[in-house]
Amino acid sequence: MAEIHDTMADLPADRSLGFQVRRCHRAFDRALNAYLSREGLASGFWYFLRALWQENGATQKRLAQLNNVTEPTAVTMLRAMDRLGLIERVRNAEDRRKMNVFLTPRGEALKGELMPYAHRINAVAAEGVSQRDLETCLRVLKKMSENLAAETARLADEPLR
Amino acid sequence: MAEIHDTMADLPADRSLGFQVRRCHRAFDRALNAYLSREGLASGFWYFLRALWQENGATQKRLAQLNNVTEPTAVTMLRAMDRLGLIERVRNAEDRRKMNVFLTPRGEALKGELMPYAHRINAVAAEGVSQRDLETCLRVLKKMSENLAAETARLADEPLR
DNA sequence: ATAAAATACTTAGCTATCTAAGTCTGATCG
DNA sequence: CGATCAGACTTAGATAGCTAAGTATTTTAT
Repeated sequence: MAEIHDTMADLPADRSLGFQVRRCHRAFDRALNAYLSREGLASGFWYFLRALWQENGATQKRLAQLNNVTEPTAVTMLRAMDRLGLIERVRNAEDRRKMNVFLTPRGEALKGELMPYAHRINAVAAEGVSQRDLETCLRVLKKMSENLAAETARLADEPLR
Repeated sequence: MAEIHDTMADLPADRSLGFQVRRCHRAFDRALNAYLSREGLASGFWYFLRALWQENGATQKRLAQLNNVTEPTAVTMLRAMDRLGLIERVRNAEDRRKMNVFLTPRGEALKGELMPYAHRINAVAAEGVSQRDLETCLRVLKKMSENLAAETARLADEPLR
């Protein structure tokens, strides 16, 4: 009986995982923007820069995967970063379909300027929460992301009922 | 000593709250879109509809607050919903600055069609996670949202160092 | 009573994301 | 070898969010 629940019942925002994840996402994004805009940077760059600090020379496809965004999103972002001189994109000689992305010295240097912000934002967010609860939250978030990705893939295949 | 940490150290995506929250947000959003697009609806409508099912007649400002979006975002969204005949906006007679938003019969009826999706998405996301861990996750997400909102407000005031 | 401040909504314009469809390059198979 | 298939990137166009600045209305304070 405990497993049967009314699918028409209200799902108050307060109790909805989706709602709270969305709210928290925007809170992080606003904080990140508040810091980055001081450096004249858009928040979208952040995730690509971080990926490149870890894996300089990665292809665009790889960067899109690391960031969980689609390829067109990566293209737009990387082109903007190229224009600003943060990265360079070079056609791969062995496989001319591929485009490798390298940090410029300016892009490298930003690591020193921006990493402290990332640590600060994470620290502020985690204030007053036990290490144990943070670990639980991280684990649950990852599990939910995987569950939902599988469901979305299933829906895309399904013959539309 | 435990409290002192290197603010230049890497913060791998895997261990970053901000990254995982963002990733999970997009997973929820994609799943929601996969369902709503079958009904010919955009995912942005969902949050406003839910708020109205709870609080029909709310002002635009109130709806923006309930959804954690800015007023211009609410305006754009509500105008689109108006055009589609899901809501009606009526100027408040007592205070003519205010605009009250009411569901049309069509908007009301969508509750029956869409609530099951919301329950399904939450259920899929939560699969394989204990009730206890879900509660912890919800609590941590709310706490982080509050912490970050306070920080962002602080930054906005601060005289830019 | 009226000038100033605050409130609610709107407009304008930018950013980040998506899907669908197109181009070019490389891999496979008859 | 050549046709077809697959992969990586790009283009086009839509959606959803933001900030900054504008308009109309009400409240507050001299």
